[in-house]
Amino acid sequence: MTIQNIKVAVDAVVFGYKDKVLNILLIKRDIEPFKNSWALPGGLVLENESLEDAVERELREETNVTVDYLEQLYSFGQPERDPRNRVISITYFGLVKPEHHKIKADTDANDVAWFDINKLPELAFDHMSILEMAKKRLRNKLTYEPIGFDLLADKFLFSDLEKLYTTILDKQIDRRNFRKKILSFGILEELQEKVSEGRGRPANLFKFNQKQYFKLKKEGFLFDIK
Amino acid sequence: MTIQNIKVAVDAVVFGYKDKVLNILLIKRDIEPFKNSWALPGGLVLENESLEDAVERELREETNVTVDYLEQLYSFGQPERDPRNRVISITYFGLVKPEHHKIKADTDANDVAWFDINKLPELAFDHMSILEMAKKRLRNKLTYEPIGFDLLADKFLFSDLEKLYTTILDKQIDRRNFRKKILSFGILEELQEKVSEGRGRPANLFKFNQKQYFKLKKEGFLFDIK
DNA sequence: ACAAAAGTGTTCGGGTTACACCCATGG
DNA sequence: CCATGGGTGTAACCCGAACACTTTTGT
Repeated sequence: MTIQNIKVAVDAVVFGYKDKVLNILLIKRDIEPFKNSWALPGGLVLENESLEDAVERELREETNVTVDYLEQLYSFGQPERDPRNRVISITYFGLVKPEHHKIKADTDANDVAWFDINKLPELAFDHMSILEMAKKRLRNKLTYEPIGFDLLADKFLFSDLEKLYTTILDKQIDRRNFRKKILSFGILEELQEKVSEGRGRPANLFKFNQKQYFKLKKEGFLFDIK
Repeated sequence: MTIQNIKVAVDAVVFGYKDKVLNILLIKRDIEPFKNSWALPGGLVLENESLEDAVERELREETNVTVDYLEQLYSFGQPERDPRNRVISITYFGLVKPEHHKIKADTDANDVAWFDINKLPELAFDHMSILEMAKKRLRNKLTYEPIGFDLLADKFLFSDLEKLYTTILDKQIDRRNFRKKILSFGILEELQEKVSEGRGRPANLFKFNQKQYFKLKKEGFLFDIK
């Protein structure tokens, strides 16, 4: 039996939502293999850091983005997934609020970018299948945990929330039932601020009350949007 | 930056269900660290095998068990989780039908055993938290995928299925509603065999029709037991 | 006054829940 | 004939789905 020599990397699928479009954060590789291809941000784990620390460090170094939500996605370990050495990748799933969409300074911003999820380039390695899994996780999780709020600004309109759901779940939602249901959860704070989005009646701003959600969750409440 | 030297292991939480009790498969370690402690089966991944292959190999070597269901659980990578070197563990979640409960030949069976989930010894490393996560996964998944059948014999009684659910979910179920609901799914085959379990009226045997389930699933059917 | 988006209430139906008695067998 | 577990139907209730008009603002 030979000595094991497998490298451990982390990669992150980071979603953002801006201008009614779901985006994903990519970097352009500047070394082989897949030089000049777009890829998920990530890299090798350092000897003494946790996996989460590694993801956050790589995101900071490569993109300057800090995520608002992060969870482990899946570990990919096919022997041939990296053409050179054996590298297993522990992948993470991240969400970023619009407030934190700013990526690296414009000077070298050409190697980091937000891509519309529907206009993606080819991706390096097996990153496309990682992304596919992340999309599934996002769609799924959106229905049973209030993670959508980590893609919206702190203060948001109900129509934003609704549009987020229809965009990501790719199906129509009855506005009245949706609002009724979400409000009945009692996890939103209705602010006394109105915003007029160009034309039409000005809309109320809302805020997600995370404390309240955790409290209700502990009591057995289940967030659930079909 | 030093060269990365992190070892990659796989570990498996394998559940069995026998005599109305949920069991888990453990091995007794024969080397340090944690020599003579009980631990999850697992070990280092070989250079050229996939993660799944590694789990299945370790299970075969250490326990002689082949699982009927296997999926990735989570990856644990805290730097201090192994007191010696840095080892990250990619953990798997497995289920075994009673037909396959046989473990290694009795000669060395003292280092492999099924443990009642409610009468566990101390476990090595962070294996107890891995197990906790696996229990959650089991409980959860039982409600939205028909994995319970991978813990039952091919032919089973309705009361077995019901008991499995009440045991693992730790709550009562109305027998009539449960039966009505599961039968309405149309994924069980009612066999024309009856079994008399000691006293009482003989009960009918059923079989899970996996093909039918996959077909229905493709058409949008959702398995769902509260 | 018109266009655009926000806000709101009621009805209907299907599915889940609650619930109790008879049946077939072994001892 | 008694104990044990197996098998079955109905009524009440609740929640989700469907559905349209009024309000507020900008132009």
